[in-house]
Amino acid sequence: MRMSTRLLEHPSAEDIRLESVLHALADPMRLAIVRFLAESDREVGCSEIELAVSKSTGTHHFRVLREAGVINQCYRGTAKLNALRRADLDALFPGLLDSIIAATTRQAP
Amino acid sequence: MRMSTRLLEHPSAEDIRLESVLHALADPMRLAIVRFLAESDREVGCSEIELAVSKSTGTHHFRVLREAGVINQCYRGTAKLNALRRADLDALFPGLLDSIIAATTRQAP
DNA sequence: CTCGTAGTACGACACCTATCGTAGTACGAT
DNA sequence: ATCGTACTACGATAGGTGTCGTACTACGAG
Repeated sequence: MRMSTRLLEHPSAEDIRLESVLHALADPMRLAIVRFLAESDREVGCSEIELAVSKSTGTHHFRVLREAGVINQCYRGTAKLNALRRADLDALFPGLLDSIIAATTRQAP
Repeated sequence: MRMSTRLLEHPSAEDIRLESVLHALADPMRLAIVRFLAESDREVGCSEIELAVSKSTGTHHFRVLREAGVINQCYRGTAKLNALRRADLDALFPGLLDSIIAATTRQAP
């Protein structure tokens, strides 16, 4: 399988800002995405995550997470695979991602 | 000193939402306030915290933090005292507040 | 009572954000 | 080449947010 020609821009680790990460996660839809990715512990296609919004809104939310540096995304054919930038986020903000993920588990919808 | 007649509404612990807390903290001005309150470890008057915005904008930011359940506020004469709702937040979202405060310390302005 | 201080409601401005539908692009299978 | 699938740019809508200045309220000191 040849690599897709489509590339996606991600902020480098040193460009990831705490405010941007918190902003990206301050939305229930994006929290749901992050929780799903945390539970999967592998790369997940966009279409594997069922969101209660339209596909174009879903695309919007994935982009916000990517531009904040919360997730990595790459194309595989027509699909786009997503994964949390765990290593980067844990290095930059130790304990933050784990506590947020744990908090989403504890909190009622 | 008699108590002020002015009371301020705060969300009860069970009404504090993770999304609201993250939203309140996703702003550099409010992060600065929270960091100051964390370092002070006591009730702090609004005017003790120097913010690089107008007084009316400062009032706006304190209100966002209170309505999200991040801080407690009460009047003392003309002044208003602020403190983090540490106990509530640590109980609801263990580790979250500490990791955010630590992250603001590590992050360059 | 007046005065100084802390803080604020209000309205305005400029910008941001979540939502959606539509028409479109890129890809792999055939 | 066509076709089905995943995904998206764009524009539109509706609402939210950070900023400020102004005129105001509440309070305590004197």
